[in-house]
Amino acid sequence: MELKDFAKEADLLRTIGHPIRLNILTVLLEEDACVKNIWGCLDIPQATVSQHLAILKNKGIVMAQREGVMVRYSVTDHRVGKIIEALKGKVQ
Amino acid sequence: MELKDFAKEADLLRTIGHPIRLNILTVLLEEDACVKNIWGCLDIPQATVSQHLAILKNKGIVMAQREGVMVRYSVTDHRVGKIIEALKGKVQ
DNA sequence: GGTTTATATTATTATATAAATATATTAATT
DNA sequence: AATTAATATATTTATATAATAATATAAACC
Repeated sequence: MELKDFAKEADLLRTIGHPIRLNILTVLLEEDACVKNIWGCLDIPQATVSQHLAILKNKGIVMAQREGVMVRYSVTDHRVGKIIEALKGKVQ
Repeated sequence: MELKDFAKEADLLRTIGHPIRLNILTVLLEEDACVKNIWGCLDIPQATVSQHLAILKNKGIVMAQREGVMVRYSVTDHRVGKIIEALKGKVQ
């Protein structure tokens, strides 16, 4: 067994491993949304939502498309859905 | 959509989201091992391996059983295998 | 009981991440 | 062009995590 370079995988896990980001991603996995949607339905300050979305976007986990005044966000990394699904499993 | 408490899930992801810990877990998922095994096959300093195993143990992700001079480690959280499996998928 | 092997702990230092608040940008509307 | 709505960025302060090195414990064997 060789030491593998799990740098990117570790980075993905640490990036999505934040309570607010998991909430945001759960919303986005159901359907694309803009900052106001997320902010409204999760009751998190707008700046906080934008900050976390910026982090997710920089890591290539979500993408943003401007549509007039709004910016539509969607999940681009397909592993995220699987990981969140796996999290729901029982521990033992 | 309500704000869910993803504290524990986030904690799990952040804990396993470290290159060395992903390597250690990958080894342990193949078969249980003691510190020396891991240290030997991954070529990581002993103290580093012990430290990371301690972190994983404190979070309940692995367990330790002493067997004479050795301590046998094994993965107890079944979600870990699924998550590592999910990580192997293509991004797009 | 001393030595070796296996593992654990502690301390130090550096770096990364967090939340909160305030302010800035961008596009549509009047 | 001024206003409003939507989103982004910057700053500050606090806290968490990392790697490394040194040292400590615990069991087995002579």
